[in-house]
Amino acid sequence: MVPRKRADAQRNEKTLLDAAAAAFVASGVNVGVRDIAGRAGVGVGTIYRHFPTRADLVVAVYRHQIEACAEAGPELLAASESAHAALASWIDLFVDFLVTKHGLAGALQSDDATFQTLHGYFLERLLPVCAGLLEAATEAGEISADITALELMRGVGNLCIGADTDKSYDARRLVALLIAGLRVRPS
Amino acid sequence: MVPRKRADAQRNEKTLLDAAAAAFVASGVNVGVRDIAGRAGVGVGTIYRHFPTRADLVVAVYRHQIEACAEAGPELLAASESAHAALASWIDLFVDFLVTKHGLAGALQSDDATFQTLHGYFLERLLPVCAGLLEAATEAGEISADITALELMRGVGNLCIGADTDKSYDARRLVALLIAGLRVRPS
DNA sequence: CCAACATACGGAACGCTGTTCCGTTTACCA
DNA sequence: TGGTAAACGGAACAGCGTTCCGTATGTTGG
Repeated sequence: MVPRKRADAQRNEKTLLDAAAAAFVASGVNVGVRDIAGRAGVGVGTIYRHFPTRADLVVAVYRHQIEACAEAGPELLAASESAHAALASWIDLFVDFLVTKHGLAGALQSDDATFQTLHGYFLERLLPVCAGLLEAATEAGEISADITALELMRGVGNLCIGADTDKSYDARRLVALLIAGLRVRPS
Repeated sequence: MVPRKRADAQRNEKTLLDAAAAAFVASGVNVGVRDIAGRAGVGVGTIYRHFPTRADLVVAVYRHQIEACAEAGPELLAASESAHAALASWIDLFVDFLVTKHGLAGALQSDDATFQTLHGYFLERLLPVCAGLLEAATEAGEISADITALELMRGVGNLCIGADTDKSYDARRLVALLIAGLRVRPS
């Protein structure tokens, strides 16, 4: 069947994840591979063996947080007063995640082929959650319907770009404005 | 005084601007220098002599359009029914400019040191215009005041990122939502 | 018209990336 | 404990932006 992985390989994978996480915090998700390799005390070849693309490494580092964000969607919908409030809360979670990850928002929207997989993973995991919340809010008549979950997530992701390096730019406020613009006007 | 530039240098500068403009359209503002040099039929050294940084080249190529956008601000304010309408129209102009320039929006927000000058030029030229429109709309009581011109422009610029490569993403619609969110709610 | 001088040009060379590749080492198991 | 396959390290490669200098060319004073 599947032969168990060698012990040193398992160890190195964990070491690499830790090193990459530290490097991402220190220098952003675009940090050089030699930097990560140095932190982990391995050669660059070892990185590519475990994580063939940059996207694989990023996903591996942040998988838990992404999962947590995805699972929070239905929970918020069940616990919130209104669907719109649930949507707003969930977007808050998403924004919090993005702005604390140096350069991640930028990588997500990059048209670089290396990051297509990353973009794909985020969409696959989070888009259905966002779509569910959006649909609930639409059915409740709380927002105008002329936006797709994809556009909403792209817009929010875009607004988070650079929010970590420029303290005079508050992505949360702008995202809040966007969500406010979504809401149906009391006429 | 200032000795006149050599005739061939003048010719090359114009050739380079045309070649760069064509290359930007074809491959985005991050197109390789060798590509631009090839189109212009010059060596790469010639590019750096005329335009020491990438930002200088980009600004030179788009200067006219940026100026036009800047000058349109006061004109729109004078011609529009309301200050809010003028602001919306001006933002439309800005968005139109950005989304039609392959990768320019991304470069504007990039934290790459090469583009700091570019960012600076845009802000220097357009920020006062945006601030004027925003202030007029605020004084007219048409928008809530808790956003700065800088944040608004950054937000709008961010929303334009990637709008040229993904046809399922409509930056204009999202920007419109943002502007709508700015408006004071009829209570 | 023609030196001689300053200016500008071309592209090789450099340093820095990400990525690949292969000789060597290491863990596993019979 | 020896043999085998898996994994490792880092040199080597390719492709970028950038610099530099030997060569070519426009300009100008005699």
